[in-house]
This record gives sequence, C-alpha cells and structure tokens, in this order.
Amino acid sequence: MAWNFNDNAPIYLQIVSTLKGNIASGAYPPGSRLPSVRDLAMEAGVNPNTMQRALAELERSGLVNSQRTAGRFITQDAEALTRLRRSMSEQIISELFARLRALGMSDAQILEAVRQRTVRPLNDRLEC
Amino acid sequence: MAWNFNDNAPIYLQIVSTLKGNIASGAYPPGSRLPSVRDLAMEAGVNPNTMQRALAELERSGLVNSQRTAGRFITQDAEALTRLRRSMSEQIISELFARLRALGMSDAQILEAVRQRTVRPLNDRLEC
Amino acid sequence: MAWNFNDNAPIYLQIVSTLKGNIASGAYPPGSRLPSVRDLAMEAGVNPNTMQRALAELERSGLVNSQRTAGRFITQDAEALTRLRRSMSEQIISELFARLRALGMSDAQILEAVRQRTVRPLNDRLEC
Amino acid sequence: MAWNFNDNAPIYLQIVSTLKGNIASGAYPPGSRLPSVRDLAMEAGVNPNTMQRALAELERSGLVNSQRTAGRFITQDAEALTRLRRSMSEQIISELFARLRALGMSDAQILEAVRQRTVRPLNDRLEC
DNA sequence: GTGGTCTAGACCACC
DNA sequence: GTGGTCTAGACCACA
Repeated sequence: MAWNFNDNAPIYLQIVSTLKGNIASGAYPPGSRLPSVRDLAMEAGVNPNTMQRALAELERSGLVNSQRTAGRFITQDAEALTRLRRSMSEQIISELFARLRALGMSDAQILEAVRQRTVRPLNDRLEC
Repeated sequence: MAWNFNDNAPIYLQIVSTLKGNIASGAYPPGSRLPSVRDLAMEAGVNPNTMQRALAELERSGLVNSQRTAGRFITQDAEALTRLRRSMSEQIISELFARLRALGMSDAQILEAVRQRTVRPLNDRLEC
Repeated sequence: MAWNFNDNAPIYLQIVSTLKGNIASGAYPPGSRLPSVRDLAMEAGVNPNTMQRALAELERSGLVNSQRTAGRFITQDAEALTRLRRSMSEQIISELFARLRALGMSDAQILEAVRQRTVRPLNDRLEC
Repeated sequence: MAWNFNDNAPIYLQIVSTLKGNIASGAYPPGSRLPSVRDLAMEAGVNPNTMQRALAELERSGLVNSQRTAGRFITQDAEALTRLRRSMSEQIISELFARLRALGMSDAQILEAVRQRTVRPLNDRLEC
C-alpha cells in the first residue's frame, strides 16, 4: 500500500514530513532502528533514491543518525525530539489559524472554539 | 490549471470541499453566480459529469440553488452560510486536535499553544 | 405538445380517459363543440384514426353526439354527466384503496387519513 | 421485462418511487437484500448507472444501506419505514383530492364517498 | 447558451 | 462477484 502524495510539493519532502510525524508520535521510538531504505521505498511506493534523499534530510536535521553497517537509528536526543514536536505543533497551529481566518474568524473566536472543544472533547462530528 | 486531487477520496467530494471553502471564505460571495458546469469542469480538469455531481451535492445541502437556464447561484441564506462555517471550523479544529494529540500533547497543552499564538499573532516561523 | 401516454393500456383508451376527465371537470362544457378529429389528433400527437376510435367510444357511452356536418358536441344530458362523474370518482377511490391497502393500511386507517386531510385542507407536502 | 416509465419525470426518480413502493408494501421486506445494481438495471431495462443513481437516492433517505461487497439491504429501522408509509399515503391522498376536486367534488362529498366505500368494501365496479 | 438526464463502457477496492 | 467512481458523448427543455 503506497503512501499518499500530492503533487504540490516534492515527494521527498512529503516523505520527510511523514517520517517526522512518525518520529514525533513515537511510532518510531527513540533509539529504534529504521527499516532499510529499500524496504521503506517499497512501502512508500517510491524510488529508493527518493527515500534516500528524504532520509539524508532527516539525518541533516539530527533526528536520525546512520551507523555505516548497522542501519539508521532514531536519535535519542530528547531535546531534539522536543524541538521537533514544538516545531511541528507550531506549524500545525499556524495552518489552523490560516484556515480559520480564511473562514473569517477572528483570533478571539478561534481561541474560543478551541477552548470549547477541550471542554467537551468527544462530540458528534458534523458533516463538512 | 487543473485543481489538485488526491486519490484518498472521490474527486467529486474533494470538489465539494473546495467549493464549500470558496463559499465559506467569500471567494464566491452570497448571491453571486457560479461559472457554468462546463467551465468549472474545464477549470478543475475533470469531466463535466463529475462537476455536475459535486454541484448537485452542494445544491442538496442548500448552499447553491440552480435556476434552469440562468446558472447556479450561491445561496443568500445567511443561516446556511453560518452553519457551513461552523461545520467547517469544527472539522478543522477536530483535525488540529487529532494531529496534536498524535504528537502526544494534552488538551491543556493544545489550548495553551493556541492561546500563545493569539497573544503574539505574527511571529517567526520555524522550519518543519 | 403531445399528451402523455404509457404503454400499459391501448392509447385510444387513455385518450378516452383524458377526454372523460375534461368533460367531467367541465373543461369541455356541456353542449360545447369538440375540436375536429384532425385537430385533436395533432394536439395529442396520435394518428387521427386513433383519435377517431376514442371519440367513437365516447359517442357509444352517450357523452358526445356527432352531428354529421357540424361536428361533435358534448352531451347536455345532466344525468349522463352525473353518472360519468360518479363512475370516475368511484374508480379513483377504488384506486386509492388499492394503493393504500398495498401500504398495509386498513379501511379504518384510510378513512381517518382522508378525514384528517379535509380538516386541514392545505398543508405542507412531504417528499415521496 | 422492462419496467414502465413515462417521460414526465426522470427515470431515476420513477425508479425511486417504484422501489419505495416495494419497500413500503413489504415486497422487499426489512433487512432483506436487494438484487445487485446490475441485475436491477437489467430487470428495469435501464443503464446500471441510472439504477445506481436511484439506489443512491434511496440510501440518502435512509431506506437502504449498502455493505461494500455484500450488497444493499433494506433498512430495519421501523421508524424510517413508518415515515415512508406515512409520506406515501399523504401523497396518494393528495392526489385523490386533486383528482376529485377537478371533478367538482367538495371535501365533504369526497369524505362521504370514501366513507361509503369502507361501509360496503367489495362492490360492483362500474365501467369507467 | 444553461442545467439536467441518460447511456456506454471503463476502472477500482473489497472479500 | 459486489458497490462506487469517472469519463465520454449524447440528447432534452428552457428562454
């Protein structure tokens, strides 16, 4: 089952995002070994070179480090993981604000809507 | 310029979402005339029947109404537009919570993060 | 604009029904002259022979009588018109009972439903 | 054996009506499986897409629900079936009133005629 | 020209 | 095999 990509952004960057998500969420726990480039590429349905480029990018940002013979491992640097989560959450929240402002909501309204959502966390979902 | 679709959801539903976004944001103002089915289809790069289906869906939800020979018009029903915006914002916020919880954040942390974003609304954007 | 026929029954009988309806309702008033066979046939979008047969049938039942040179005229026989209306209404009511019984309604329920309809004659129509 | 359609209304809507009748009358019992789209389309003598559209309509009104690979099933929701029967009977009775009023009958006369029909339920049928 | 309907034929995911 | 979606191309009524 190939991952889902759109053609707004380079695929390798979309892969980076997906992998960062998996790392941040703990789906790939700190210190764990990543599957091989070839396996990841097959799983994502992309060319191994594309996956390689994505992993290189991750390595550059310090989230994974490769050990020549043993494979690639998720960093155990707690502070790096914290920075990752913080950065991702800021990006997600930025997107939230962009989308809700496009609907004409003020910051105050946005905050109120989020606050209400925390008050009654599970609720019926309206169709959109 | 064809719109961008992924294959997670039927194209006609993605079109519905796009159009709802345009209506909610006022890009298609209340009472204004939509382009013809054929024009919209060409713009989106889909078959006219697919666009027709999406518009029929919008019509069922009361957001547009068609006048046989004159074209389709955005509803002027303010209450329907309010419901639309409300529904869309709830869906966006639900997505926010789903993504931030996946990062391990609690509702309280999420609320706090959003609150901070409103306090210092424009800020440096960290890379993600 | 051709009349509407289905192919469950001979067209000439459907024409007879239509004409009887027009006579019973007074659309063709007693004593008035019917359009010519040719005109009626054109109006109905059928072959003049078919219309001729329908008119012969009407003549047989005494509702119209032809005067060789002047054309066909609706009967002025009030009793014949009364019988017509009575016969049509019985047929309509028979159909009503057949359809409502098919829905599982008892005669008592049918009567009650009709009674309610007379109490509140104009009402919102539900989709069916 | 193709079903009978007229061209006053879209075929797919006539199919919806026919199927609703079959559901309301119990010809398709609650919980039973409908024939496949292709079979129904062949039976009705229409294109499978047309039948599909009719079934989608039924699904939207909650009378049938489809299970991906297993087929479509009549709802077991007794309340939905009650609503259906009620709505159909109201429509049938409306038609009754329209036709009898066209014959010049008052509401009181209509009610009386229906009442008599319930008193002597089986009777000689007059020709119409 | 507009929206609406219908057909024909294809492909997909699911099991 | 099932339902579901998409495309392509046709026809219609309306004004």
